[in-house]
Amino acid sequence: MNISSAVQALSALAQEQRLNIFRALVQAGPEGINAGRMSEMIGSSPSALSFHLKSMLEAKLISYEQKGRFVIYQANFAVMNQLLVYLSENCCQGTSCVIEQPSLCKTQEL
Amino acid sequence: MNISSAVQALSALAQEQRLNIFRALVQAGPEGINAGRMSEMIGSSPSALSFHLKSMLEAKLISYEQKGRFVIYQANFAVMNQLLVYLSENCCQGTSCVIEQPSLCKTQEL
DNA sequence: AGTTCATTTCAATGATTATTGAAATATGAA
DNA sequence: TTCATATTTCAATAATCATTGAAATGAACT
Repeated sequence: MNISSAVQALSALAQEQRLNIFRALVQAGPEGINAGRMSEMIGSSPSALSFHLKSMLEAKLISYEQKGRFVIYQANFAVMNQLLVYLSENCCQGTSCVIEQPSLCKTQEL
Repeated sequence: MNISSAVQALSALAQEQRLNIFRALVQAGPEGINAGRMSEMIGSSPSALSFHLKSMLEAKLISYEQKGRFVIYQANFAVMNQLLVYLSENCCQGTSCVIEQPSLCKTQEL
């Protein structure tokens, strides 16, 4: 992870609708959620949702697969965990920190 | 942590200068860094830096103390850790995740 | 009090981002 | 191939954010 992809990922989370989307996908886990259902859950217009999903995809925070007429989105835990590592790199001058690899979700790491 | 303070904290990180500031403060640990030195490290004008520090303060991601003529800033690990908890709440429908409380830095929790 | 150094505030400008609604694309079913 | 549903794209508008430089504040030293 470098500074610009970290900023991109953080920007993708730094908006109320997108954060709601991401949290819903985290909670859904590997099963994912399709766009239409998210639109209902989040309460946004399909076009606004699509706009937000696109920025999260570009940031690699989420991925998708086409399934019939539906597009199913999943949270990308691996990238999220890379981000956390980047944020905490060389924490406290390496002196007193216990944690080596902070992680959001341990079972789904790539 | 609620949605709006989470968005505020993420927004405070979602910008190159501010992310550099935050990472420098994470690395500095409890000792902190004064504004002037950060201005050099980050390569931004004092007024731009002050603008960014203010938004990070409002998000409670950092704190400060006056020390003589200097203002020393520190990362607020407690708030950062609350944010991580918020992001991972009820991860994967509670089924398969190992981590209960994700954390950036274990020794400095409030 | 006056001076210097550290930092913040302010107003103006430019740049980026979000939202809307209409139109386009794509998939599966009749 | 026509129809209906799911989703994305596009252009326009509105809103928010970042940067600049000048001026203001605040703290220590003379």
